[in-house]
Amino acid sequence: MAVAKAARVSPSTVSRSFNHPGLVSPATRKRITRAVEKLGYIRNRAAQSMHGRRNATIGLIVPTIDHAIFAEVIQSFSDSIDRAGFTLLIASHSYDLDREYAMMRKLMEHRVDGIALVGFEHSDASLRLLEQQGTPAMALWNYAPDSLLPCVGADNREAGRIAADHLLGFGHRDIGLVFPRPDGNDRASARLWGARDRLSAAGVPLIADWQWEASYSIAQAKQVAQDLLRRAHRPTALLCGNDVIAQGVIYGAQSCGLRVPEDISVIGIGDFKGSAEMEPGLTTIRIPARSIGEIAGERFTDLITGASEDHFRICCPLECIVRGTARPL
Amino acid sequence: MAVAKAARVSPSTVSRSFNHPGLVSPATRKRITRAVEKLGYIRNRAAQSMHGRRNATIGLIVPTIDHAIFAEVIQSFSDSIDRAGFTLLIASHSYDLDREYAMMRKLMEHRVDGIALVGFEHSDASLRLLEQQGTPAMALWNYAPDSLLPCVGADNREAGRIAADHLLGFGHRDIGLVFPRPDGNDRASARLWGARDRLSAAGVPLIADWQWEASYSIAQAKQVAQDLLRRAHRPTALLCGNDVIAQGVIYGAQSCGLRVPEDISVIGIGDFKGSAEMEPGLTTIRIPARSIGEIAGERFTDLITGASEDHFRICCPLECIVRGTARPL
DNA sequence: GGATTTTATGAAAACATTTGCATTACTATT
DNA sequence: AATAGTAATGCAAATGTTTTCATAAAATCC
Repeated sequence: MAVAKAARVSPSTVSRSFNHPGLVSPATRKRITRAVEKLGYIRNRAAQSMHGRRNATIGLIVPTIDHAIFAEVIQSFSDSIDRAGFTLLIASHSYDLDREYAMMRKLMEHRVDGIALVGFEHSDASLRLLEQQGTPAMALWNYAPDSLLPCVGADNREAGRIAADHLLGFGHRDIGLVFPRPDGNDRASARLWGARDRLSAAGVPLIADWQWEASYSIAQAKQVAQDLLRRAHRPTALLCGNDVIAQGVIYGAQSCGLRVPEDISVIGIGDFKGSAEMEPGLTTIRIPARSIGEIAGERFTDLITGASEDHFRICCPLECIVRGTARPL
Repeated sequence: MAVAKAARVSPSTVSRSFNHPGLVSPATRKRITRAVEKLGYIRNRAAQSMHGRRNATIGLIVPTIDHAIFAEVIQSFSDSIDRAGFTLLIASHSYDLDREYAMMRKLMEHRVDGIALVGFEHSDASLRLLEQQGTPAMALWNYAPDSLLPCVGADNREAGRIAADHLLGFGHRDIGLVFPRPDGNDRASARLWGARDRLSAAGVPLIADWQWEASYSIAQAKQVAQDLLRRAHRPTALLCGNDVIAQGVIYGAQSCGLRVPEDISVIGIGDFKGSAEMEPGLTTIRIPARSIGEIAGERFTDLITGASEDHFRICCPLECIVRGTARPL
């Protein structure tokens, strides 16, 4: 900080004038400010963090950035922590829990003030690492009343149930399920279990032949739909693990000459950007990504700065958005 | 580093064993490694960076994360620099150049090793700041043969031209243009100029009434399309500034009872995720987001580590993807 | 107007790491 | 066997900032 010492004060005073402006006289403060501007000084957060001081940096590890729903939550989380003066360090692991561990280490090398993860399913090593390093952590996107980590998210099991309910309410009994692979993805598996629960409870048999797998890609879902809809005996409704799959399924149906919802009903989960504007609009269970990101950012920065203490667990409400892709039998 | 000194060596040796493993004998190296594992030591990148040493951190400033096309390029850029051992610090400015400047300062406080920006349009203050701080910088997404910053991207003007060409080649003369606001967004404005150039060159008059503005949102584009298509005299083809707008426009047309491409042709720019799978598939100009991000990451890390010196300017080729939404008159 | 409190500032230690220089202990070379 | 050369390590200084403690100056009190 020899630089701003050109204001003829000691480094200590410069530091104070940044962090506790009240402690330095207006005159010197002005002199420092002028020197800072003149020299184009930018303070060094790295050097700060060496004193156990905060870095003003939060690490976020997501399965992938390149997916509508995560993009939305990343954006709002980023905006939210930005308001509290924090910057986002981001890493993705492509649904690979070992890579998640590696990313966590990487973020820790940068001494982030906290790490936000997606969901509850993490390797033991990761959890141990967090514990051992004492890094504040939270889970985004999922909610559970008894979660180990503080969390802000929705109840995915409930989402599956609501979707199933909606279809059942319309009198559907022949319901097919199209979901992403459940391993390493507790969102998908919770939704799947929720849906199955509700269907079983209603006495609807789960036909093994009507359970399909599609990853998070429109193309693959479209393919799956094309395969399944060409069969002789097909469901009257399709419950999809997320809106991307639902969109793919609808395109697949259309390309087979089937009309949605006249020939087949489709319901998604998520309410991603664009789902409302489709023709017909996608009936889906809305997961409020924007507010999840925003609330998570607020709560997490509060927790980090010590503004609040508690182990928060916040459940963001789901909503069944009735549009045009599902209709009564 | 008193911690790993439990391996009975000096801090210097530990540091060397991390950064120049060749300089320390295999025996001690092993001893150090064991101690590191036992104590769960994670090295402190912040402390490194205080020696003018690199941070292994790259800052990326995008207009928004929450947009298919940026999400894709962010993802591939992130993966690419990750391979070189770097981590991504991300910030977004919502198409506000003053906020971009603020974000740049924020990233500089963290002493990032380099800053990647989207496009060429930046405030003078931002450019001056980069210059003054000597931070390596690059432009993502755009290409220009004479760009100030090193760049990896596509020629957006050319994209507009190709799109116009495709429509002209199909015999269309009554062509409407739907674009995002061009200010602070040189991608959009370059495309718009490219398209207009080509249309003028072909002797097609630009009807003021057929130039519409829609931001990057399906909903708004849908609205615009609904308004314009209800008029008596309407174009036979719509050239859209990007695929999101094109998608919105198509939904808008469908909701007005018009069929695409029978009643109206639509062409987009970008080839975003999902454009291929629509029904009908969206005819568009493909901008190779994945390879832009990947190449940019490679070149930029090379430049930062000093592996290569040159002021790179890389033009990624565009491609006209002919699908089903545009057809000959 | 001296004693006491308050306010403003500086000096120095601390943080975790890197690096140039010095040192020690070997290994070749003659 | 002596010399030069090399390999492995340590010492100490340096990095930019914060913080504790000390000091100096000014303001307040009776």
